[in-house]
Amino acid sequence: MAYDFKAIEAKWQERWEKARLHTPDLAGARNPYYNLMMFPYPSAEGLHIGNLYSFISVDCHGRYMRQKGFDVFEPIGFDAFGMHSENHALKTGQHPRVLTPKCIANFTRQLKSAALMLDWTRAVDTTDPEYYRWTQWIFLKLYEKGLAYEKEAPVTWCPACQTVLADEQAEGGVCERCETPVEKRNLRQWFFKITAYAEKLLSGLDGIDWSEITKSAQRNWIGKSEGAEVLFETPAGPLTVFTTRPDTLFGATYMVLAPEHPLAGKLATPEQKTAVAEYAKRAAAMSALEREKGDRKKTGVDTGALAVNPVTGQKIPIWVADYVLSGYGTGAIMAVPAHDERDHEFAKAFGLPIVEVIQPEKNVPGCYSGEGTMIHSGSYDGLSSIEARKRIVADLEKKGLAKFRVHYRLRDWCISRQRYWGPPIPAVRCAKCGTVAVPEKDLPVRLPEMPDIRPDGSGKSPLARLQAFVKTVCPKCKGTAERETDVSDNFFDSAWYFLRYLSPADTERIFDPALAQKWLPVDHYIGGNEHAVLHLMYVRFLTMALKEIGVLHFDNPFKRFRVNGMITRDGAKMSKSKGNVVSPDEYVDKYGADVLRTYLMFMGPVADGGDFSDRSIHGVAKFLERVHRIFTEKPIVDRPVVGDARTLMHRSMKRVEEGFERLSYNVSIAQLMEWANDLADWTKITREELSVFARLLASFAPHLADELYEKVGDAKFVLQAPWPAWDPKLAVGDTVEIAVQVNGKLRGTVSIPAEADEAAAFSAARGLPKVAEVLAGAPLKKQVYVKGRLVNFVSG
RNA sequence: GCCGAAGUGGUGGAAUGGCAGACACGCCGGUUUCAAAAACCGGUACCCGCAAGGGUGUGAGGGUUCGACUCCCUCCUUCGGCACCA
Repeated sequence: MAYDFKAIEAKWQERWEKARLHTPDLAGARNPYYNLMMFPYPSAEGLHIGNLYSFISVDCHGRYMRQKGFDVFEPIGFDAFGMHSENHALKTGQHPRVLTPKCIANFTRQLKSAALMLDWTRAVDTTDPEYYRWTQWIFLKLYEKGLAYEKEAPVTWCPACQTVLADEQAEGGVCERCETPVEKRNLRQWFFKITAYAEKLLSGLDGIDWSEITKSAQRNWIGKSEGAEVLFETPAGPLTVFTTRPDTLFGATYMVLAPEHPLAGKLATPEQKTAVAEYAKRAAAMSALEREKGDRKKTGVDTGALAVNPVTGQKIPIWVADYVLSGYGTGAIMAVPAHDERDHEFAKAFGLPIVEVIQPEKNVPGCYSGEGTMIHSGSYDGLSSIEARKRIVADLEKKGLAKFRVHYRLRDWCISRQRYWGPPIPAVRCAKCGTVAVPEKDLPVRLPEMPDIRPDGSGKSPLARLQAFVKTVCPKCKGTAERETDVSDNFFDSAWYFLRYLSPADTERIFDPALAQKWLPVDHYIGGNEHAVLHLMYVRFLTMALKEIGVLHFDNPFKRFRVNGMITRDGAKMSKSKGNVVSPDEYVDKYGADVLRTYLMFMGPVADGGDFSDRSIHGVAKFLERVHRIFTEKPIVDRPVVGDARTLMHRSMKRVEEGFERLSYNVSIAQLMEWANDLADWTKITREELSVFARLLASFAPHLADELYEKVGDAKFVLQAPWPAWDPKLAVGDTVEIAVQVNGKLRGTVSIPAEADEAAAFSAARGLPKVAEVLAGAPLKKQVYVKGRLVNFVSG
């Protein structure tokens, strides 16, 4: 009988759906397990194979846990707001309100064809007012708590997209969407105070079971540095700098202010005023890309003013230079050219004095920035730099001139977007009352219909053109007021979606607290590491904030997070321009979902991803055909499995399970192949082998597994059958072949009973002619026996 | 530069202190075919050798151990994150 995957897959998908097999009873579940996959953005291009790879990794884990007896909840939804949709709409002229439902329908079809164990009854869509009502609600909660605030700030602006971007969306100084170099603009923006949680976000990483690569990216992004703030007297008053090396204070021979520093203009002497102003103007005109390029020649200008070094009492010049950034620390530094590369380069360029205050252990050429012994530092001479660091700050602290201080690289999260396709930020501006939040009862603030959503370069959202939307009444004084016209960042929508899955239809609450208590935090989450510092940081922040607000009962949203690798084609990242995009539809059609799933999981460990190859998928197709043939063409007999067949069966159960535990499904599948290769040689198959094989295969090839399991005859779906339990004793045969080494070198193998004792093993090993021969020359010093593994004779 | 991950056949990878290369792709040979494709069977780390056999081998070099792909140290390379961040 041929392997008719189309008929088999259609048959089982229909039966599963009829049985509502993938819709757990959230309230009644006894053994809840929340198995989450990343929130897909439903693009017009359809489901990307990389997305599918990630989802199948999640699904295989979910099916495994289901067989292990858990009530697995595996939800899905659509992250359909955002610039990506909007840009696509602007390019093709299709309104996102029209396009989005079509894209969602197509995604739904594709996801269903891949047989993911999804609970479709709880799907969410971020563009649904009943979803973004709660996005806006969270905004209100944060606002009440002081965690959402407005400020006029220099923000990253993409001139092509005509909107501001988060820092994370403009890495390297270019817009992540269109790669246009970004600019700085001063705009009134809404921010979430993620920096209030900087330390908690950092320390929280230590105890959580997340992929190391993700935690490392987050640590770097938070960028903690410990040091001190030190006060320098200047003609314009005290000037605070931040330094991580207060031990080098005696070597501070000048100071530098960022061009944007408020004191820069004030400090400049009459002769230098023009030069300083011009320098600041030039710095402001520079794009972020130019400014942040690290290998530029140092430039700067002297303010003419002098500051007093608090430890030496010496007067030192104050310069303005763009190598000091206004956004970090205090925007001003003390320069120690002897022990800081950048200060060194600057001092050389402008002829400023260099004083060494740290003696390295071994003399090194150039500028030394390591630890060492204090010199030229008054009473601190002779101390280690590490010790001196503490004492200098402590001593200055008594005089009120310094204090220990920690700074973070992390910036507050700018959520304002001057675009159309997002949830309106629920706030109004009243001439009398200022900014007023929309009351909870008036949510959602609906995104109005608007045929022309093009940005107009005014720096305002297209919504600002819609007077019917803008004009409103102040919730406080009932006077006329104007609505906020910015919409919120797409990352905000996706920072809480996993909460809504619990209660997607609840119109009264964001979710049912009883269900949250039962199902949260999420047990298992898999996704690409491109979200390490965006999505995953925002979710952690929001979870912590919602806990403080009293909405959630935990700090860490995801108990276990694992990254999945990337799927490439011919070694290259897939892209439309390269024409190497793999369409899941094509392969589901040609081979079926079971083959595509099994192939993707066979490529390697989930963390590594892999390179998609038509040849290799064909090999996997042959494997499933073979499995189908073995179990449908050979007679199934009721008799116990014994001997080597039993050993292989138990070893297979063991190794398949080990693969599941490590997300190395490739090992599980390889073991099934090995087992199948052996079964193919037998004339009959036992019912037990059929039952075990089907259950082990179920995650990868769920349709075929059910087709085979049906023959077992216990009237269950394979997912409802328990995970096969293996016996460690039976996973080893009665006799084992062990290695025989002499001085660590393999000299042969010998078969002995698995339970053989040392003496028996040694005598069997010595019986090998080759071993006896090699051993003859020298006296035996030692002999090692590792049960079931090897014997090693150590001689002469 | 700092932080993190990883280096194993022609390729993807397996083995995390005990027989390196499981399993698969590819390649070679065979069966089948008018032929090709497909399918099936066998072989396939490298070097020497007709063979039996011997030797070498997990990025490089040291170390620990009876025994190291695995643990430790130094270095190299690749990938990811951060980066004029004081």
